[in-house]
Amino acid sequence: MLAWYDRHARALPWRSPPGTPPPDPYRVWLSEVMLQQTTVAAVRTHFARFTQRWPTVRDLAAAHDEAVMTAWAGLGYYARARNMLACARAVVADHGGHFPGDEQGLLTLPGIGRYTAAAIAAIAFGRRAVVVDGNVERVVARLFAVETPLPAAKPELYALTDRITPSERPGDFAQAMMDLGATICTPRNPLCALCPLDRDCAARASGDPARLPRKVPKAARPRRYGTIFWIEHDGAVLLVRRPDKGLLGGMRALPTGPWVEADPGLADAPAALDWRWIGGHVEHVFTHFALELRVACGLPEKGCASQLDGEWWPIERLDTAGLPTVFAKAARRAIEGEADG
DNA sequence: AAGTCGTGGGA
DNA sequence: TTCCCAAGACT
Repeated sequence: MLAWYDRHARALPWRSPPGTPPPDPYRVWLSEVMLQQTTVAAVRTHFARFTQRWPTVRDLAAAHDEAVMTAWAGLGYYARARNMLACARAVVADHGGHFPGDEQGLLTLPGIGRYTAAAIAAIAFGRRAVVVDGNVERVVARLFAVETPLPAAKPELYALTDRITPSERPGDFAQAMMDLGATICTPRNPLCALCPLDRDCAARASGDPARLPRKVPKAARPRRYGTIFWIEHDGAVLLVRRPDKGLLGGMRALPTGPWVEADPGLADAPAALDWRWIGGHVEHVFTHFALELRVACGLPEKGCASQLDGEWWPIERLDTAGLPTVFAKAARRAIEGEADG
C-alpha cells in the first residue's frame, strides 16, 4: 500500500507529499472535520476560505460565531461548524493552543469521534492508529470477503483493519487506504486491474467484488411540506436565525413554520399580511426526508415592518448572508417569481 | 442504539 | 427520475 501511495497519492491542499513531515495539525483537523460525509470537491473551496481567513487554531477560536457559520454555509451538517468552533476554543483554553497528539486526548474534543481522532493521530502526529472510514470499510470488506452486512459488520471490519495497519508511516497508510477506496476500489465498478491488492483480494477472487460490502436496505424517505415567507420591504428581505439545536441549527434563514406531513399553507405566517403565493414550488432533499416548499410573499407597511423580528437584509447582497442551500433555493424562486409577476 | 443531521454529483 | 453515496458525530 505504501509503495502504491508513493506513486499514486492524490495531491490535496491539506496534505503533505508521501514520506515527508506531517502537515500542521490544525489543517489536518480542519480538513477531517470538513470531509465528514462530504466530498473532496465540496471541501476544497471551504478549506481554502477557512485557512485564509483563520490561519491558526487561535484565529479560529477568536472568531465570531456568526462569521464561522456564514463561512460554513452550503457545506451541510451544520452541527459540525458549531462543534468545530467549540473544539478550537477548547484547544486554546485547555491545551495551550496545541491539539492533543494521541487518540484519547483528541476524543475528548467536540466533533472528534473515533474516526477523526484516529485520522489526526496518524496523519498529523505519526501515531499508529486504526483509521476506518467508509472507504476503508469497503476496501477491507472486499479484501477479506466479509459477508456480514453493514452496519453490523463495523466491529469486524475495525478488527481486520487493525490487523493490517503497520507501525511505519501510519498516516500514509491510512490515506493510502482511503485513496484506494476513492479512486480504485469504488462502490460500483471497481478498477481491480489497477489495484495493488488485486492478488490478495478475496472478493476479487470470487469474481464479483462490487457485491461487497453488503448493506441493510434503507427505509423510504418521507415527504414533508412547508411554507417559506418572503417578506420584502424597501429593497430588503426579512431573515431570521434558527435555534442552535436541530435541523440547520444556528444558521441564518428565511422565516418558515414547521415542516409537516400536509401543506400548512399560511398557518404559521409571522404576520397578518396580504400574502401572495409565488408560482411553482421548491424541492429540496435532506438525509431523512424530502421537502416541498411553497413561497408566500408579503409587503408590510413601514410601521409593521419595524415590528417584525429578524434582520432586514439587502436583496442584492443576499448571497453574502450565508443561507443554507434550501433557503438560497427559496430565495431564488421568490426573486424569479416576482419578476414573472 | 436507532434516529438525526445537508448537499451535490454520478450512474 | 431515482437512487446512492461522500474522510461520521452526537444523542
